[in-house]
Amino acid sequence: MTQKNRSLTLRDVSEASGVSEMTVSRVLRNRGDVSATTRDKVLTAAKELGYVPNKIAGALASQRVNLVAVIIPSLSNMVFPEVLSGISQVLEDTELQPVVGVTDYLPEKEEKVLYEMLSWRPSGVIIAGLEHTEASRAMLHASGIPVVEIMDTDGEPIDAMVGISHRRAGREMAAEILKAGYKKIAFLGTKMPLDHRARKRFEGFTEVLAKSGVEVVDREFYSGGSALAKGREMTEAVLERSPDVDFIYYSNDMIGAGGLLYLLEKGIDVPGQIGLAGFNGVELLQGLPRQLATMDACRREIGTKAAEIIAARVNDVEKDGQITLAPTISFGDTLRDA
Amino acid sequence: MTQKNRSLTLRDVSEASGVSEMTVSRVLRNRGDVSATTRDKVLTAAKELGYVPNKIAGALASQRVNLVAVIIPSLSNMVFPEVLSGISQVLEDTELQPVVGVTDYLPEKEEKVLYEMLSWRPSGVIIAGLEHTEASRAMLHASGIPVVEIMDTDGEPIDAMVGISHRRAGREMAAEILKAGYKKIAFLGTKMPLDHRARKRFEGFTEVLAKSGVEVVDREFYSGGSALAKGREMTEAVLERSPDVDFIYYSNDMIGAGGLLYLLEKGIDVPGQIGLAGFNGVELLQGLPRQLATMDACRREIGTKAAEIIAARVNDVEKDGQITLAPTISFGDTLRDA
DNA sequence: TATCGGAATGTTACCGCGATCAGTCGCGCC
DNA sequence: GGCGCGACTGATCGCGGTAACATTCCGATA
Repeated sequence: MTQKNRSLTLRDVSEASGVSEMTVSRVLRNRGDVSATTRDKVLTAAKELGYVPNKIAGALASQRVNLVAVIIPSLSNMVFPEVLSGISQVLEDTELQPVVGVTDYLPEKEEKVLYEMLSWRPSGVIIAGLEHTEASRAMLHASGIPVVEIMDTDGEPIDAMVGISHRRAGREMAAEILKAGYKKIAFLGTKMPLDHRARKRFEGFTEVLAKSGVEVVDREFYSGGSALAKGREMTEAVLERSPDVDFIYYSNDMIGAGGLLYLLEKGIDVPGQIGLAGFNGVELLQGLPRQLATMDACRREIGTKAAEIIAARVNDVEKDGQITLAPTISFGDTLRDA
Repeated sequence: MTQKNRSLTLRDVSEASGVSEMTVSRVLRNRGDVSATTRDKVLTAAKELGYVPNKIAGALASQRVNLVAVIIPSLSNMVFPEVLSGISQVLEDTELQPVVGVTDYLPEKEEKVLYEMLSWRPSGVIIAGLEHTEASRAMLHASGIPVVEIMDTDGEPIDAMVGISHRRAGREMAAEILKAGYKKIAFLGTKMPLDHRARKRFEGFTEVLAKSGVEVVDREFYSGGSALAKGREMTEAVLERSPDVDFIYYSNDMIGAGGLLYLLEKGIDVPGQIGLAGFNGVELLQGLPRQLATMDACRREIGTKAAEIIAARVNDVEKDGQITLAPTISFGDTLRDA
């Protein structure tokens, strides 16, 4: 209750309870044998003083830092909070704790964030994507701790990886669209230089179309702003430019939802006149007037699997480190189910 | 490049560059005078080895931990990532770094998270809400570091606070609704026992209605699930139960959007037959067919102001610590502008 | 009664770094 | 030529804990 300035230490508790610092340490960590009476004495004293252990010192002394660095591009994407929640859920049962760093999709910022994180000597790293700067890769290698790259499995991991193949996701969606008989297909998405997963989906998508002699008739890219509004605007732009479009593939559900709302408003027959599909399977879609066709990215599961790998490796348990999950397509109401 | 297991220390760099550890430390922190030649030698050696400083040790030695604990209820609410981005933006220009903890709206979890955070001896705490357990308040007091409670200013802060008055937000919205001539008003929101801010808005809302002799004719609460879908369902339920409702006040924009979509679909005249309003001013709304009336919660600004207070206090600059921001109402297209 | 063993507690030596203080060295000035 | 000074570099100590080892104490056992 009484507090000056200087924060409490084990010594304070030890003096207050009349035992050695070591014993206090043992009590507070539930380690080693301590008699019930001294345990009580110590706990009472600690509580009375309001003592909070100093993990900085503890970590230095024990050479153990139970933190897992989680490095993701953004928090406003919804996708990542879901991954995070998968991670937290699994780590909750261990003594590990996630610490989040955000890169804003910028490789240099990723490098900086990674450096910061590693300087706290975490027990493991979970990082989004397979594309990193040379320096980042070097740091991860040199760190000597378990590294799980998540979201994407189209590439060579540094250590472990958990995700889906976005190329394949693009291919599968393309195949379904063709099967349903659509021919004039447009693609709307984010500006892709740094969004590798969107790029890979696009590549897979066009690859399959090409095999059938189909080419994307129009495309449009955005960055920033309200995704829902952007989806609306871009859809409008595309329809104006290419009125004969009969399918629009969106690189994420949010812009897809915007497009869907726009088309419904215009009284366009979906999926008769124009079919639509997005990507991610976000919860939001459930409230839309019509279910957007989409493909689930297994976000939560990616989080749990990644956390499980870290947890296992930290305990020196070997564990399969290359997990490719299979996203499932959901036709919803905007893609004719062939 | 070569790495065994044991992580590098200042000593490794010092040996590699032929100077003392102290000098290496100075170089890496840009502190004190070091000749250009030794500086280069050291930097080269450090880079070659891939040395990453150990902040654990650094923090212990210097008694300075440049972390700011940010404790929020949820990451999936969109509101909080926005606050976070305000915080990050300001802290980016300082040497402070935010670290996020999530409480899931549970007081006990908040207590636990807070304890964890404080055990890292952060330089400051930014925590959502004014309601905390006794133990949490005690810890915050005892910590002796700057504490900023954010989001809400209806109550007594432990130290500093930045936010809006949710009571007043509720009152103002009620006043506008009455002014516009609506009479049969319903309220839809989250189950409130733990969402104090939603509760306060509701209290302010009913208070003003009561003064005009109006009572909420119907209400409905939800928890979990897709907010958009819930908004839809609840709106349907209310209309069925109380067909004469002429206004619905939603405790957040997401369910409001769900309701709006539902009503438009049913061909109901909004805002003629039924008016709608939400709360938060989320970006999402911009993509809707019609702009939902809402009230901006100043989320980003709350983040920046809170971070500024922490930054100032950390540098022993006194700074006004009780900031009440004024949310602005936006009528959109769903509330007759009287 | 002397010996032994385990439970309970204490002592010592760091962990990796930074604050502090103590040099060393070359140079200009009186 | 001696002195002082500033620029640079190094040695020592301790931050607050924990690991590992040492010690004490007590009852059980031979």
